[in-house]
Amino acid sequence: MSFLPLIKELTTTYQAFESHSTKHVRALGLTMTQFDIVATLGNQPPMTCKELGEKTLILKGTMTGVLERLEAKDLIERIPNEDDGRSYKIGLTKSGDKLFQRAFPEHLKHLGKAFSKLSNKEIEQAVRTLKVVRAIF
Amino acid sequence: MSFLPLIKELTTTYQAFESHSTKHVRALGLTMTQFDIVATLGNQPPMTCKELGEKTLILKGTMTGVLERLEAKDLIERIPNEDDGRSYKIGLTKSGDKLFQRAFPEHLKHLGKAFSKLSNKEIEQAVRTLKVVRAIF
DNA sequence: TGCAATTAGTACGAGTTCGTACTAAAATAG
DNA sequence: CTATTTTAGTACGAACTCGTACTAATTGCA
Repeated sequence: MSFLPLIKELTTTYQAFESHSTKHVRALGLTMTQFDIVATLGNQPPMTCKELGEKTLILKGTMTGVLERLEAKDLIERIPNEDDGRSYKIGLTKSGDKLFQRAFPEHLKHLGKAFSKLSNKEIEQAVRTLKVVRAIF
Repeated sequence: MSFLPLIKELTTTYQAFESHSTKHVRALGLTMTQFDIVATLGNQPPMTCKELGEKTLILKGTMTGVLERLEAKDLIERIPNEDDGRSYKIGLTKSGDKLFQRAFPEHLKHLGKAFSKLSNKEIEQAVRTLKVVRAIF
């Protein structure tokens, strides 16, 4: 049973990070999932739904709705895929790119402010430790 | 920017745990949220919606629907609160308790199997490290 | 070449999460 | 003791997540 505190701490820590991150993203007018998509497409050539799903861990069933809403906001556009008639390539529109160029560095800065309280040594230690924990699953 | 690997690792590790845990709970016929409620009520005197929310971090707006579904499955019941006419006390029904007595130890065993790959020393180290990270938010 | 199996994306329903608004009961202030 | 404020829970809408089923295009095999 000695692992229960670890579960609790892992959950609490992740939720604290998630909440910190979410608050800032919502202030930009996006949900976390929408930001995830925009950040993944930023400074990248257009990619398919499938590629987007692999990079963001959003399932294709979820993806449809998220892309619809981003398209409605004119942040992304679908380009027919010449190589494969079944799929589209998805890229940022001009205003999507504009949002990305503004929001992404801003979000990194927001996160960096919190993480600056950790030394490089502490960060490295945390990464090493988490890798050990992840390996058990 | 040296903190990006930490974010990635924290997210990945949490998701790996979540996925491992969820798979088992769903096999019991419950969602994670429903299991959370049942586990919180197990071996405890009935409590109000508010108390449940504080212990599980489920917001009251979410709670209504979750409790409805658990009530429909006859796993929980609402008892009028004598001390406060605005609220109910919520407790496990007989079949809810039966499920708890079976499912909870089983779930701990399932988790324990993964965590047994870690030494006590590693677990303590991980808890210490996560506490440092959590403290920055 | 022609049909089967795979793959990309959509459709849809149940469940969750969040935020805001609302109702009713209780606590508090004057 | 009444009026205001706080509190408990519900109602409801938007968005996300998952799972399953479906359509259309492509690939692979025979």
